[in-house]
Amino acid sequence: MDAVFQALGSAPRRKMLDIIQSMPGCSVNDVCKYFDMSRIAVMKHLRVLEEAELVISQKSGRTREYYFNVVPIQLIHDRWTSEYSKFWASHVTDIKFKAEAKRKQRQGHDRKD
Amino acid sequence: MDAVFQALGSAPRRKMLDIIQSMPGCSVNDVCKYFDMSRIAVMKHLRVLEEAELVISQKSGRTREYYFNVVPIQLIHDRWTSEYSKFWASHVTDIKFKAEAKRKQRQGHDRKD
DNA sequence: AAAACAAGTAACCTTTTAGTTACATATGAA
DNA sequence: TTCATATGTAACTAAAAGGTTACTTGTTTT
Repeated sequence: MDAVFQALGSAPRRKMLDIIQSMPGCSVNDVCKYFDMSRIAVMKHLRVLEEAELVISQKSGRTREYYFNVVPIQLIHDRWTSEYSKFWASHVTDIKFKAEAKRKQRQGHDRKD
Repeated sequence: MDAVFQALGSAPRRKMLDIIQSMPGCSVNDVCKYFDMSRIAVMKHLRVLEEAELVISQKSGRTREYYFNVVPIQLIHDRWTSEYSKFWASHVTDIKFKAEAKRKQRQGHDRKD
């Protein structure tokens, strides 16, 4: 779980994921074309993505082919859908709370409650 | 987006989120009780969560109260639901691909294709 | 007013992350 | 077989993350 979130917590990596998703079987060099950093840096990012199982790869001749793997994102999506469903439901309550909190904060500038 | 994923990419922070979610209005010290690290470390984690807007807080007397904020998770959830919905649909295809990839890998141990 | 308490700030250390360059290995093509 | 290509590995650096202790500030309580 850590690995997936950590992998996704980087804009370049999310972009790589998008590229791989839209170009299944692409090589390291293919991915490199979209970035200003060195190939080694790209490879390291790809490794992070692969360790999080967000992509899978296989060697084919002298290139390595990358594929998007939906499973981890699916798992998180499913978990959120079930685990936080109470919050989806109580969304209105949350908005109400936030309005209340903001009101108190504003008042706090003038007097203590 | 980075901030949210990065914040979630740490088990202690996810645990803090759970604590705050189930104990709305809890203080720094309340959260500390569940961890072995120093209060300062906890405060730093809470700041990361707050900068990602996964929690919001307000000072009340000499304590600070923390509240869970569902909005960022909701946003990611919504984005995934729409953006990756094609993958939810093509899930079976993906499984088939992975089976194929694994088969090729296994064969690779014996001979080159 | 003084003590106790809760949070905040500063300075520091260690580990991890993100990048680099230089070199090595393996494959495909001429 | 030789050369170009694609990836892989090693060693290094700079910055960020995650933690610590010591000290400060502000608020209750006695």
